Amino acid sequence: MDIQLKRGLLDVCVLAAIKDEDSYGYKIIKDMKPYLELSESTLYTILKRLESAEMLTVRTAEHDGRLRKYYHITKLGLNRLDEFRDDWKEIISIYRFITKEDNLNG
Amino acid sequence: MDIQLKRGLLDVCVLAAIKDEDSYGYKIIKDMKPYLELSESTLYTILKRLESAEMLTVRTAEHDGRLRKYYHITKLGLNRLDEFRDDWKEIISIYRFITKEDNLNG
DNA sequence: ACGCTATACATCGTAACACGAAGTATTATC
DNA sequence: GATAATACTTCGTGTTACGATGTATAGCGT
Repeated sequence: MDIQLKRGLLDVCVLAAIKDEDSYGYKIIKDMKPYLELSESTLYTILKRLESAEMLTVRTAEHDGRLRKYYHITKLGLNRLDEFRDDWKEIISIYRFITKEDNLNG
Repeated sequence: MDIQLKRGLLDVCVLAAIKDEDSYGYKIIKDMKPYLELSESTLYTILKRLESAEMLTVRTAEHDGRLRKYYHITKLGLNRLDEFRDDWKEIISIYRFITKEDNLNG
């Protein structure tokens, strides 16, 4: 899939991946993989960006003698997910513009 | 709307804007405006990129004593629009991942 | 004649961003 | 004891959208 098309979806996808329960880097990548593949360097960049934006918080915990960073979504992160619904409406409108002939010809 | 979300749509939108008939910069911006706003500098960057990718051709013509550059979509440009249908399927899949709770709770 | 707005295209610099490459370190498997 | 899987980090690079700025003509009001 076109890189550019992914861009706007990535942040929201990561937030969605930690929405229901706290998760960690490696698991987020695996959970997202069937829908959207992203590299580790990309994910950790995104996680830091979302942390700076206070859309998630980080907690380090030990798991099988190894350290893991668990990411927890915040109120602002949940707000971002809500806002995405509005973005989606615009995307649908743009989609119609792009494929407008289809509406006429079937 | 989030800049990042626009990125993948921009090129395809411009191609869609010249699909049915040749158009020129100023008109493309006006046609797209209700769906997706973009600045002139952005559009001309995109038009050059699409020309390099051979997705459109350019022709200069005089209109009311002023020069206009008319852009014409090529076979490759039309192919790109077709490919967008496949991209769209992936986007829908990602959308479901992001909003998956909605499918369970209504 | 003069100013203003709309039309029309072009260039430059910048900041955001995804990603490959490479590195560090532990646990499990063969 | 070698290889793969897990887990996180840093660096450099190329793509890109956009604001700022510039050039130039047409039309309209005063």
